[in-house]
Amino acid sequence: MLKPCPSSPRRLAAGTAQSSKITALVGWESRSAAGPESMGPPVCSRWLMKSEPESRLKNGVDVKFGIEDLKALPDQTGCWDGVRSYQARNFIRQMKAGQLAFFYHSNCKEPGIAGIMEVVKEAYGDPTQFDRKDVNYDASSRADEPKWSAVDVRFRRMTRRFLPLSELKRHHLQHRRDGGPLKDVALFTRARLSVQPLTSEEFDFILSLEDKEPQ
DNA sequence: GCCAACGTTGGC
DNA sequence: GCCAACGTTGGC
Repeated sequence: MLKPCPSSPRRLAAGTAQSSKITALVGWESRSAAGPESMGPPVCSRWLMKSEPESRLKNGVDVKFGIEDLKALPDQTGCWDGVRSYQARNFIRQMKAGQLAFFYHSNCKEPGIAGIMEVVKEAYGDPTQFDRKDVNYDASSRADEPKWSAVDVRFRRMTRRFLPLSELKRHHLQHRRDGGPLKDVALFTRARLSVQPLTSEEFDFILSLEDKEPQ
């Protein structure tokens, strides 16, 4: 689904239309951006981003991009482009440099969290929307008001073990019954969302699993 | 390959 | 603005 462009570091230097002006926030997005003292969903300063580690053709182009592919880029840094959902885009636009995100492998043999990356460049116009040859080209997007945004992310590290979706789901179900940090985690409450917010409680709990034996 | 979830589109 | 049809995501 997502196809961070392998050639990205070059792209950055060139076009970096800051599109953050357009961040008209509504609904969940604004609530999560509210101050720590306010009501509603807690502040989300962590993220989970999905990408497909196995080859799949979309319009004849392979969309494979796993964590190893990010690691292999110059500076282990890539542009997270190709996001074409408004909800996901709005989250992209909320990201701040320095924030951490899980790299999630989706649509594959074993879905789950493979590693951690860091946002190194905040939202700018996704170059692929203007590229006729790109799978995610969007003819309706105008250069003076880009519809879609991308961020740059840098590989930080692999998780000490792969954290399978099935295991996360067990915790989610248990926390839903008995209470716990993964009770409302977006991965299970918001199907198909490719860029998701995590509270630091959610993030830390998930991360704590890497040092525990898979049950 | 199946299909549930869910976002988008378009007729009215 | 409603909502049925349709397309996509993504786990299984």
